[in-house]
Amino acid sequence: MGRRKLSIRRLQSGRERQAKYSQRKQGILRKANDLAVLCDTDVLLLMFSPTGKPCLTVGQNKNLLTVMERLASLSVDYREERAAYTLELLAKMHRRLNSDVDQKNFSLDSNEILQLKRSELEQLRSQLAEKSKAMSQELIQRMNVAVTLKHQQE
Amino acid sequence: MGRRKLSIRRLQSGRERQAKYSQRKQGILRKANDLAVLCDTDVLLLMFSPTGKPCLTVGQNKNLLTVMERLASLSVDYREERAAYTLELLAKMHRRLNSDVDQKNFSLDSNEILQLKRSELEQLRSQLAEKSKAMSQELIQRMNVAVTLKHQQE
DNA sequence: CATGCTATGGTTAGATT
DNA sequence: CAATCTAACCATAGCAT
Repeated sequence: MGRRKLSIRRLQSGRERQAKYSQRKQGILRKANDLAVLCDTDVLLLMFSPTGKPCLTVGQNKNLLTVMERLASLSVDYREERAAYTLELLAKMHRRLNSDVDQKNFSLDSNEILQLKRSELEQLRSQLAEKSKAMSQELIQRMNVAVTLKHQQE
Repeated sequence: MGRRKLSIRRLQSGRERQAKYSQRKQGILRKANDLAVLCDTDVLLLMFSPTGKPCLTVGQNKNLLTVMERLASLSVDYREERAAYTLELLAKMHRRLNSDVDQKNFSLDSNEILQLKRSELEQLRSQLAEKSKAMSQELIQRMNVAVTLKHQQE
């Protein structure tokens, strides 16, 4: 797209990388936005400049968590399956914490049937119990931090 | 970039949207990848087709959580700060869960696989749900305590 | 360094199969 | 419809400032 073809490999100098990033960032942003509008879809684009500055855009009037939860809720058939599934769990817990609503809704997706040996199920259960305990402790700690931060902001 | 200029607005028919999505998805994917390679940066692109199928790519050899955690770790100065913070929480919890699962090596001998009955899964899930609920309540209580304490200090 | 300039190569809208 | 084709349109590499 320029005077000459540029082979796609890591640019040598940090300065070149920063310059190229600046040049191309706008282009990708526009493309992502165009796609979101034209196709009425959720698009999430997150990039970090070589200097570490993040650039986050989410199509339409969505936000980061909305889109991540959408990914999480899709359950099992895609690549990031396990992460997504775990995120679903966590996201739901998060929502409970924040809104105190959203009852059971741990609906079972038939695609999502776990194939475990019976003997492992019990193990899993006790693990889950232990994990829950550990998680709640960490969560409590972190929520305290969150509360502190919130106070500092205000 | 075609025979005529296309104005950027939601396409009328679902069919058009799907077609356009297919056309443009590849282009954006390439751009995102090019940027990641050229500038040696983290790039995360998540889009959903009009039919709901997700497409997730992360530049280089990173993964979703790595990049999200990077965003989260930046904390305070950027727009999505609070969401990022929440995700940090979620991501860390996720790592704990995930590492456990991996350690446990749930790889399944196909001969011995038992497909869990739905009722058993429901049971497990309701246990989880209860756990979650109890945790939430405790957390909410503790948060209130924390807030109160904080107030008293001030 | 960041911005502006164009020749050039890349992308894609609409048509065709 | 999905895949391919091609004329237009766009983005940008290398410079200049």
